[in-house]
Amino acid sequence: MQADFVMDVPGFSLADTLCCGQCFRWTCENGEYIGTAGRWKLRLAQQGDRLFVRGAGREPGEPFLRQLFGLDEDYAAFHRLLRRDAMLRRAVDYAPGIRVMKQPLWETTCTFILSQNNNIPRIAGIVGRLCAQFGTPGEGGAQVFPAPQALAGLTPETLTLLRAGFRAKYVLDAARRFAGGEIDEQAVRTAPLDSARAMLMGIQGVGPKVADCALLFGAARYDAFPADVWVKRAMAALFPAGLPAEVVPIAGIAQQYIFHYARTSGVLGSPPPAKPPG
DNA sequence: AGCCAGGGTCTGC
DNA sequence: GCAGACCATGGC
Repeated sequence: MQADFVMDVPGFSLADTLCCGQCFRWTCENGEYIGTAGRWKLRLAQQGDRLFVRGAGREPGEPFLRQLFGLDEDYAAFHRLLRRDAMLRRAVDYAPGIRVMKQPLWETTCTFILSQNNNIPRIAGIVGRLCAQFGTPGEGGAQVFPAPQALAGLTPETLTLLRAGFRAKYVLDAARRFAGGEIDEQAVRTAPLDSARAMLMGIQGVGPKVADCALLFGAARYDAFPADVWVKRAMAALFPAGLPAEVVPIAGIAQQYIFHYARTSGVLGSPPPAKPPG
């Protein structure tokens, strides 16, 4: 397989990680995942424990992707802890190759603002139009996610073409607060969870769920536990007593396995499994 | 046509 | 503090 470089990624599943609802800029075309991250337009394909990368050089690219996909985190230890519970074991074993991604805080906050009362395919469409319209050119034809400064001065009418509906004004408020330095990223990463959550909830349109998504996927706060409709259903049906106490510090990791299991396995007797893009 | 989607805000009790 | 209406948009 043609590639700029190849990475060894034991235990990792590219497909499950990209298709479990934590990111919105990747599509699948005949086994190859195409998307934009950082300043690169990347084409990724996995065969066994090998990840084939096109679109970036090894030197900046490999450490970037190891970081993005959390490949240096000790998932063997996470799995050992989670699998002590019988139901969590099912969720983990259903898609053990999922990794919680480490995406930029601003981008994650912005995309999850757009996620509210919305569905994943349409979120991806809005994010795509946002980047096409206001992003900056990167490498290989990439449309880099727009900086908050690029949006901070705009009006909601300017965003009409995104078809984001009532969420447009929320994106602009977020942009202004990020651009103005009102969000202290270091504090968001290190403050006690409730405090960090409150910082993000200062943004209009950011409630507990969106804040927890930003914390988990955009600040590596594994203690954050975003509960959307699927996770709420799964908790009620599968974890009536809540999560085991020892899991609480990595409740966010557990949450991602639960979300994917609940949404795509059919355990909740729910509608047809969502299939990967493409 | 009506319901739902990785929710939040605002109002009224 | 909590329930209910409402918010834009699009797919089923």
